[in-house]
Amino acid sequence: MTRSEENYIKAIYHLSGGGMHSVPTNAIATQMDTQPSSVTDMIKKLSDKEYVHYKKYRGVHLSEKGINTALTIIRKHRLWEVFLADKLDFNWDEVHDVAEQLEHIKSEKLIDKLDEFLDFPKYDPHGDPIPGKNGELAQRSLQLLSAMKPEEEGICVGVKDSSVSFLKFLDKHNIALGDHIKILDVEEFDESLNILIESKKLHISKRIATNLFIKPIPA
Amino acid sequence: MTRSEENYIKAIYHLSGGGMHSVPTNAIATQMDTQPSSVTDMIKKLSDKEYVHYKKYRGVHLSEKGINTALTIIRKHRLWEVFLADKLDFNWDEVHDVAEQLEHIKSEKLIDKLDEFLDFPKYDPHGDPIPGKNGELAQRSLQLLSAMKPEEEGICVGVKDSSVSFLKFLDKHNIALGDHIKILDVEEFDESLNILIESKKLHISKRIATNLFIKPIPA
DNA sequence: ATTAATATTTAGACAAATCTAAAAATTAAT
DNA sequence: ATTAATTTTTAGATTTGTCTAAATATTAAT
Repeated sequence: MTRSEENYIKAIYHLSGGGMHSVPTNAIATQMDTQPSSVTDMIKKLSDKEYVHYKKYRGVHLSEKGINTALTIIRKHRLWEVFLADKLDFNWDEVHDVAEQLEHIKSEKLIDKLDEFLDFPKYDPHGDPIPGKNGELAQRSLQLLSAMKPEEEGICVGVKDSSVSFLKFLDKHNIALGDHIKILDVEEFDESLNILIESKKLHISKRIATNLFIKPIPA
Repeated sequence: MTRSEENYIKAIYHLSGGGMHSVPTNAIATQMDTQPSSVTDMIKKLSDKEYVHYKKYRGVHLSEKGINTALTIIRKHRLWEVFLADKLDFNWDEVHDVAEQLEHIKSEKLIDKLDEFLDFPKYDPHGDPIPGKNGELAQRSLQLLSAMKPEEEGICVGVKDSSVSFLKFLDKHNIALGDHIKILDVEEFDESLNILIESKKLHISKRIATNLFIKPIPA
C-alpha cells in the first residue's frame, strides 16, 4: 500500500458512508483536490488489487478488503489524534493535519502499544469513534446540542463540523471537550440556546448547536 | 524536503563524521543500498538546493544548511526512539525501524511538545546524544566497557554497534540499558571480562565489551 | 609515465503518480 | 427520441527517483 493508495481508500470510505453506497469518480476528485483523470487511473490500480469493485462509468464500491483497510487507517488516524490532544496538549483544531501524516506509519505493534498507552480510547477528540483492532466501530452514544431540551444536561464530547474555523471559534469562546453543559431555554424566534457551560451563562446560535455533540447525563 | 532527500542528508551526515570530512559517492551508494548513478543524480539536486557542496569526482561535503537539516532529522529520530522505548515499552532493538519512519513527520510543534513530554532527554535508548532544538549536541560522558579496569563500576547506557543482531544478543543475555555493572577482572589471554551485572556473574568477550557504553560511577 | 583498476558520471529507460486536452459514455432536457 | 450538458475515460506528456550500460575521470601499480 502506497501512501497515495491509502489516501484514496480513506476518501472513498468517507464518501461512501463507510462503504455502504458507491461513489462517482468526480466526487473523489473534488474531495481529494485532484483531476478526475487521475482518479480513474488510481481506481484501476485499486481495482486490480481488489480494494474496490469498479465498472467503467459506474463509480466505485469498496470491497470487504477495502473497508478493512480504510478502518485500519482511520483507527491509526484517530488514535494519533487522541495522543496529540491528551498527551501533547494539542488543541482539537490542530490534531488533524499531523494525524494525517502519522496515520501512514507502518507498524502494527506501534498502534497496539499506542492504543494501550492511551487506555483504549473509544472516541477521538472530535467525538468520532475509533475502530477496534478487528474493525468494530462503537456507535456514538451522542446527540446534537440542538436536539436537547431545557433542563437537560450533558458533556460536550465532539463536533460535527470539524473545520478549522469552527474549532477555532470554539477555542475562542472557551468551549472545550469535556465541558459540562446545561440547557437553560430555547428562543422560539431563532432556536438559539441559552446554556450554562461550566456554570457560565452563554448564548449560542442554532448553527453552532447543530454542530456540537453532547453525551447526555440522565437526570 | 522530500523523504528521499532527507535520507541522503542523514546518510551523508553519518558517513562524514557529522559533516567534518567529505564523502565519496560510492560510500553513499553502499550505505543506502542503491546505485552510484542514483547517488550522483540526487547529489546534484542537493547541491542545487545548497545542502551540500559538490565538485564532480571530488565527493560531497555537507553545507552549514545541510548539517542543520541533518541534526533536525536526527533529533526527531532519537526523540521518537525514546518515546517508543520509554512510553510504549519497545525493546531497544525494535525502536530503530519505526523511528526511521517517524523521523519524517513534519511538524515543529509536534517535536517540541514530544521533547517536553519526554522530559527533554539527552540520550536515546542506544546512548546516542539527542541534538537540541538549536542543533547543540551533548558530549557523551561515557566510556566503553572494554576501557574499564577491575573494581570499577558503572551503568550500562548505550551500545556502539546498534545492529539488530547485537541488540538481540544483549536481550537474550539479559543485558539491558540501566543495568549496574562492576568489573571483576580482565583475562590476560584474550582481554575478555568477568563482570557482575545486576549482581550476577557474567563472562563477556572483548568484542562485546568494545560495543557497550558505560557511564562510570566514581568510586 | 604508461597502463590497469577503480570510482564517478552521463545517457537513456522505466515506474508511479500526476496533469491537460480530446474523445466517449451517460444523464438530463426539450 | 434527439440533442445538449455533464461525467468519465483515454491518450499522451511531465516530474521524481530510480535503474542499466557505456563513457570518462581518478588513483594505484608497474
